[in-house]
Amino acid sequence: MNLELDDLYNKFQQFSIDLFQDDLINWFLQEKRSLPWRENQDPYRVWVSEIMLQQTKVDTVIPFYNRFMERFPTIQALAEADEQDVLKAWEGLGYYSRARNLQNAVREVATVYDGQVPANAEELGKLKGVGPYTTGAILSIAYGIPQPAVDGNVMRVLSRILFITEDIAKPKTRKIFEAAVEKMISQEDPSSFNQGLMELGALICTPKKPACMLCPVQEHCAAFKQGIQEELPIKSKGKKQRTKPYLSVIVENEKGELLIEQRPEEGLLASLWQFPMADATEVTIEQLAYWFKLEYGLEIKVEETLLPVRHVFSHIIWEVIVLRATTVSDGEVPDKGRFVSREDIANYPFPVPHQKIIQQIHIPE
DNA sequence: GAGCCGTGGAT
DNA sequence: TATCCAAGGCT
Repeated sequence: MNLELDDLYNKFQQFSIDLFQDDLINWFLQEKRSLPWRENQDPYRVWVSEIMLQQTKVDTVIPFYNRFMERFPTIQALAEADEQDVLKAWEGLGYYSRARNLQNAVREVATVYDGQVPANAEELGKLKGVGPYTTGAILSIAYGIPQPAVDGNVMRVLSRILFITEDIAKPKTRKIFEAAVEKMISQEDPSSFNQGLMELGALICTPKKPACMLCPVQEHCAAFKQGIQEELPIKSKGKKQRTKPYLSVIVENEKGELLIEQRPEEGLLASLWQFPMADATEVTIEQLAYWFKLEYGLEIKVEETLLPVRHVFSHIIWEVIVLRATTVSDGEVPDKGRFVSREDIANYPFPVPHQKIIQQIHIPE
């Protein structure tokens, strides 16, 4: 690490940090987008935005953010909310542990810190869902404290400007960029510096075809000088997704209600709701009614096969064959899950693949 | 440290 | 269609 740090610091021999700061910050103040979380520096508003923006594009976040802040305007409001309501507000945004971790952390701030978001890295970084990036982002943006906030944008931008060739897919590489930012960050306006790096990455210094001709820090960029900006950053490939086949069954009782169940509290799509789903490598369509009797304690009659649903996650692909079934006896209560009217289904948080299924069952009326 | 954890848009 | 990816964190 010392060798790597020496190598890093050598890069600053011919580099004017002061001029770089000025060019970056002046550009940011001039060109920054008007975004809902930039209305003020309320630490709670900054916090929520940073969580939502994790691995998620600005355009996707904006409507979710506006609805969320209307629904949960303050730390107090979110702390007192029902977790299912928070998940419902997060429905469709993905990475649902972010929502549960956020509420968990907000409750801790409400009780332990008297509702004040900690203004130091030690306490802030211990909160659920607040890692190294989010810690630095909140401290710099909400409190003006000079701390690095290294995300994918920052690593891409600085890999080009400083010609850093470490593999940004490796976790330890982030430390090199944090060391670089610690050396480069403006003490006067760390907020604009950090946001400027990210804004530059989003608008100019993009992964493909960066707009170097419009870049405010072009003259500081080592990669541009050599015309190799598109070769950076170095990033190793991830592994391909595995396909997992499922059978999902829409069970309708005599009242026209549908059976839904809550997923486990941990793992994929934790605590969200779904229709009963069987691993298709273990259960065939012919065995489905028998499997259902074992799992849910009810007799069903499979009526028809609906359209299959395919959904690509970041690491898995679901291939779901959807079937429609009816209960055989009236008024029985299942061992798991609950029967819910079609209208009430809208009150439960469903992941996107099951929203796709819901789309199908509303068409035949 | 590698794998897990969503989604929708761009290319 | 296939791939990549976007203001990461947790285990």
